[in-house]
Amino acid sequence: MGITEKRARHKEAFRREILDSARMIFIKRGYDGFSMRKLAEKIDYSPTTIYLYFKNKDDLLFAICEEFFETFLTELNRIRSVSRDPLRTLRQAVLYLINFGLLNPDQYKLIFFTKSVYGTREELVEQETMARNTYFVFMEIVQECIAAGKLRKLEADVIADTFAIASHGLVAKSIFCANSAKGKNEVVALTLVDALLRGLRK
Amino acid sequence: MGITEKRARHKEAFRREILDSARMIFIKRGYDGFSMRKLAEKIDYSPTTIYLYFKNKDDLLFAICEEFFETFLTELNRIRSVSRDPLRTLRQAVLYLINFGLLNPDQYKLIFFTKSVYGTREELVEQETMARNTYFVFMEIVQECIAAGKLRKLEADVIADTFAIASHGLVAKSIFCANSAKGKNEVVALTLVDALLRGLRK
DNA sequence: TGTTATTCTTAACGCTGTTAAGTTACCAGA
DNA sequence: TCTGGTAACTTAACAGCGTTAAGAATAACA
Repeated sequence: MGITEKRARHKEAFRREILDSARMIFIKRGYDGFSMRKLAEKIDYSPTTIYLYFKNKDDLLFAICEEFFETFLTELNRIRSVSRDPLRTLRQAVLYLINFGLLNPDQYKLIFFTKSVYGTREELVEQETMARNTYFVFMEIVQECIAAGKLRKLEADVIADTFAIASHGLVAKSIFCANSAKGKNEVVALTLVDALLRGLRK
Repeated sequence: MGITEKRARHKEAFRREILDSARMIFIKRGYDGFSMRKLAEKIDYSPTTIYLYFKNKDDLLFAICEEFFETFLTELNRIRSVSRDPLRTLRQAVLYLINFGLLNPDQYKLIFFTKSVYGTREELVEQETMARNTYFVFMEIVQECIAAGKLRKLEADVIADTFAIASHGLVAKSIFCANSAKGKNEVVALTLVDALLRGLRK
């Protein structure tokens, strides 16, 4: 192993360390509560060192989002490979996302309710991100439901949006609204998803 | 009219002016983009003067939220007085909220996705705010639907939450997700609400 | 006119993201 | 082993932020 290679490895590992520390602070203190100086202190380097590994604060957030979508995409493919019933696949996919949000509200908020890290739709399509890939796979699942005659023949993106909305709304409510029914989030989740499936079934 | 009364009136008017200017900046630039210094410049006073009329930045946001819930509550009562069919009332109420969100995404974001200005559930119930009153009226509408045998006999707060979630999710998606189907928000809104009503109907 | 309360401003503290410039550490070639 | 260059990192600074303490100006009343 050459020395330049060793250096590259160390650099990669250091980038990882920065990213992991950043995620912890982001999740714990929120977007505003996060600061480059706090991150610097945590990793025991000066604030400016971070800029050698990430373009800026939002670039750190982008990297964190991409990592989430990577695991989400993996999970989608797993669910898909296990179940052959597309409607069941769809239900499990949505419930997975909701469950993640309810278990990790701060991270969900960070990823979905903080900044439009992926820009406009055109930029997203061009950019070859994990977020884009995940959205495409999700659309495929919905289209399989329609093709199998399990869902009403609405446009696939409308239905896909509808389910994404369910998750977003549910988690948003549990995060932001103090007057939401505490401890009933799981009940509401099932009520919501199954009501939607019932309402959209052929 | 005494002079002290005149002063009180002027003070009230000035407070209004500050609040209106604050809302403009908040909506235009978001929570982070808003600053006390920018507000001060807009109203042509020093930053510290604002603190004589509002406790701090979040107190300004609270006042803006309360004003929204006041108009929303008025609208809820209007819809209710016009229509006798509770299910139709519920549908219109939800669509009003969604429509407001789609037309005023920045303000919706500010009110629902920025900070938990109303604290915990206990604090909300104690505090006698417009937000609390609005939530109670919304719950009443749902309960009327159940009492009239139009909805499945789930717990009222679960159903109320489900519809609030629909609105939150839809608007959240249109705000934050670049990959949402642009220009189709109205279609998605109707699909979502009617699917829910269909799914929750008795 | 003198006293007092109200209203507003100046100055400051300790934060923030980010950049420019300078310093140290290390590796390659002679 | 010495030297040149580069990669890694730091110091210092700019302009902005929310908020507070203390002082100045204004207006109301005696």
